[in-house]
Amino acid sequence: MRGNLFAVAVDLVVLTVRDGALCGLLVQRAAPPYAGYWALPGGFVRPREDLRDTAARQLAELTRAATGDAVTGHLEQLASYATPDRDPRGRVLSVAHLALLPDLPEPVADPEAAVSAWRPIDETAGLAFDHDRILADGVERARAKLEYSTLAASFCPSEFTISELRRVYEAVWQTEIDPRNFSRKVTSTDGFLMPTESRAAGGRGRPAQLFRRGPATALSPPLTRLL
Amino acid sequence: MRGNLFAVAVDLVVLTVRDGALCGLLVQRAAPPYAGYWALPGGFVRPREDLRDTAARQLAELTRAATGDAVTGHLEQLASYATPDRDPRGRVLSVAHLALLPDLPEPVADPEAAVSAWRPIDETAGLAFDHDRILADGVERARAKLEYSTLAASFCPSEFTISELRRVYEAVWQTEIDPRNFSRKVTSTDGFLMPTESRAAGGRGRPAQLFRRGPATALSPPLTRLL
DNA sequence: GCAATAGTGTCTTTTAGACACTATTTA
DNA sequence: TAAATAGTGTCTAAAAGACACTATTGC
Repeated sequence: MRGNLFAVAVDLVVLTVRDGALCGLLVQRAAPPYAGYWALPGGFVRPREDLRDTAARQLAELTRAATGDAVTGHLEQLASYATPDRDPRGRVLSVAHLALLPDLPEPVADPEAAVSAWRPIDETAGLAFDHDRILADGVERARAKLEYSTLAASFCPSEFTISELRRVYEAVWQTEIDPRNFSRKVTSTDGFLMPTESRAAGGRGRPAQLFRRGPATALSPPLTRLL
Repeated sequence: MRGNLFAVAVDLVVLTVRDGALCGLLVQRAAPPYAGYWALPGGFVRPREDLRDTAARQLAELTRAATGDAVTGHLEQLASYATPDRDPRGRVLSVAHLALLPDLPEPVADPEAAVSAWRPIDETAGLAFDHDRILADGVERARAKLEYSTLAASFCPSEFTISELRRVYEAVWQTEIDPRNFSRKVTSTDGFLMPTESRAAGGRGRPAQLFRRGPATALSPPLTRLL
């Protein structure tokens, strides 16, 4: 079958919200090409592995999350990149995936002793390969999807308050949202938020009610992002 | 670089609206595997070709459209498929692309003397490889995008009436839309429709005004699809 | 004339956006 | 007590949806 063979990699755009800023997970490359540069985490697809399995395996390595835990995150295919000279080693096609995670209490681990770090997405310029572009595409996908899906909850822990959810929107969109209108909107969307018995503790004001994610995936009508 | 090399193909989900039905472009395979089966048009990526160029080249071959013509269609990357045994010849990754075209006046050509045909999308079951799945993903992408983008105009010729545009929505969503409310909605969206001096001829009733696509790409607020 | 389609206007209901007010916590 | 955050209610403006009416064509 033709001689045009490709190495196929999966690169991950892993996003979270910490301290009110949308952050991406980066690793520092130890070996050439681009040794010393920051890059998206990723790796090659194994011989009998499907793309999604490759992405899930790499994500698990990065977070060292026991699979038994409640899965609050989100993983989806983003796009593929195969410009002829994007990798000096040869023809490499990268199938980028987008992962949205809650701010992890345990620090993100480095599977192969590589240095990894969360970086605010507006301080990520200068990545290896075409990873600036891939990261920008992932961020834009996330921004768009918050409008018409319940995906913002993927950035929250399994139980969260409406304020936490609102701060996710504010961080991803870099907007301010009226807390009262936001509350009305999300609580009136059927299946978005399931109330729990407990309330948040440790805050400064009145303790807020805690919610879990409901079964709804779509928001209609959508939340409008107005910058 | 590891021995896990892939052949990389681009498959096309080419959609149009004809006679009030959303149709996909299929080709009948001449050679094994799946000889005699209907499949999505596609082919392998050439040695120094980018993915989008492969898709555009194959689309041009299918339509024999002179590149000088006004580009009314739309082409975007859809998703990649690489399940280990999806192709019996070996490990093949397919980067599916989605193309939206107006109903072509000239018949769609067969570049390699292959039989090709437009088929209503609900009569396409039983395609080769995993093409049923890819086609379904493409149709779902198109349905979703009509809601919040001006992409419906890609299904129309360069000049079209509001009725033609409405019939695109009705065919893709399989809904009925009130012509008067639809007209109000699309004409009040800035940059969606640019009026021309001419009017449609040959219809049964009062001749309708012809429009061209405007520069707008997003619809906000979106058109709601209610089945 | 009639049937068919185009185009405009009007009314009602729903939703978004702005913002007042009360409730419950910590310091 | 004040400061901070949670939660509810109210008003207004915009948009959606239903539908009456006029306009212009072919037959």
